[in-house]
Amino acid sequence: MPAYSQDELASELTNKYILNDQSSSGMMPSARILAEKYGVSRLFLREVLAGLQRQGLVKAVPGRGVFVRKPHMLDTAKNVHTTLRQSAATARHLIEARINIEEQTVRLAALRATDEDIAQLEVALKSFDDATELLARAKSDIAFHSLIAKATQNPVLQVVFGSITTLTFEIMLRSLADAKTMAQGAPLHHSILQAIKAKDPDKAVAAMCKHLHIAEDTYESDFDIPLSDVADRVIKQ
Amino acid sequence: MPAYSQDELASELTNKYILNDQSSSGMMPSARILAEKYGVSRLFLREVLAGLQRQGLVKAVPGRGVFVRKPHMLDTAKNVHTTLRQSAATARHLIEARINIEEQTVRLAALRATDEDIAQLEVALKSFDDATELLARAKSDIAFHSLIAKATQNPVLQVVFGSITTLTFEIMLRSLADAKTMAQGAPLHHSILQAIKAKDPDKAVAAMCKHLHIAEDTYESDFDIPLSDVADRVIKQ
DNA sequence: TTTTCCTAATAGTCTGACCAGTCTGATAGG
DNA sequence: CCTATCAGACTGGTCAGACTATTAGGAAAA
Repeated sequence: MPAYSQDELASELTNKYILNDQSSSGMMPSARILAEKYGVSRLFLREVLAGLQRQGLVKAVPGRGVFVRKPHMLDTAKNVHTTLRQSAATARHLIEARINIEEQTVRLAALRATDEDIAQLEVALKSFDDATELLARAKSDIAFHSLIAKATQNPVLQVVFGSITTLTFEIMLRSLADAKTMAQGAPLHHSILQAIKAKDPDKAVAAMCKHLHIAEDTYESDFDIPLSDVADRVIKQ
Repeated sequence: MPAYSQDELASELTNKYILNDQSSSGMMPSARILAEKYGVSRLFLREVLAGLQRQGLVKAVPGRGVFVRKPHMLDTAKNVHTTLRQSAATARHLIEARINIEEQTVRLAALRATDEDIAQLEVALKSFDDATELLARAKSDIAFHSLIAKATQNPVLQVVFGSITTLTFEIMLRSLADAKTMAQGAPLHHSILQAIKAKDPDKAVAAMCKHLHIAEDTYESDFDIPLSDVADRVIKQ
């Protein structure tokens, strides 16, 4: 029965040794001493240190010790990206981010979508409506939103949307499995597509906004627990 | 003396259980059995599994077992990401995307930044001011913007910013190498930080907006040619 | 048939030990 | 006095066995 959870101890150590790294050497006390200090086993502390190592915050050298790694910045930025699945992103986080990004995206899409873009969107929407399986429906949903990003003719926005595809997929599993959310959300896809076809950016933004806000009303307690946990539960059912 | 290195065993397991995951359940043999099978200790195998877990390939559930995680749409997401360097993203594309994203980000940062966030921002800003080399300055600049994303306390926004880090880095090389852009842009970092410290979201957004729009005035012909080309040229000089 | 409870299996953790490097400082030889 | 060497005390990494908490599934009782 460890006195801390792994995460707790990790942030404890981060605060103490990594953030105020006044020591020029950057060396941390040995794992044995730290374990005793915090009243946990050496093995447990080792797991925590392994976690910090993965994040590149720290480097363990056999026979020498554990050293704080100067986070030369670009690395940290990249780490954020790669450790995404570890981060406990919740529906609240994702929706907060998506609201802004997808509103801009759909506005630009409404202004710039080509005939080909619109044709592809229609195919995706039809396959969404026709889908009977949960996974197939979620894939079509992802495809629909990805195509909107493509319709902006801005490759950067496609990349940005791509970076949250995995998380978006997980939130969709929950949304599409829930009858109430589904009933409210599905018609809005058609509204969005119509607005894009009509080249009406304001209407498109309004529909997208409504679409994204549905989860806020229907998720309740699921709103603040990690998305991956929610997705796993949905898949089980 | 383990018979394998951690990496060797990891790829061994990946090939055997994850790539040909014909088993519908997705369950892997228990850690004890696997350890015996490969002639390593349970602890060692545990470290390997922990590594696979970090990569999101596998999920260990206490009391149940280790399960292969379906990579969902991860593949498609990665495709978008990896084709990024091939895509001919220009400064215009990047700035169009950043304006919206970073405005939202800096607004939330101003509302939610902790004392620790602010301290880190100050460090990054100081290292930006002190930097004499172009690359060091660009890295500090990236760090500053990454930390703003971090200050939102929203992991998804960090991921989103991370996805355009590479491109942002390239555009910064051009900006920071240009004396005129540099002279206009550098002071705005201080304005942004001050607004965050003052918890003034509107002022923060205004400063960020100004900051991002500078390139529009100074890039001229470079505005519509692929960023990677521009970056290559700058580095050559 | 339904509910309850027990058993077996799992991942996670602890303890104490050992191994292979690495550093330090005392000592022996110049 | 200086230098080379070597023993000892560290370090992180690994091991083996035992224990805990949690879960699934089946047996027993209602």
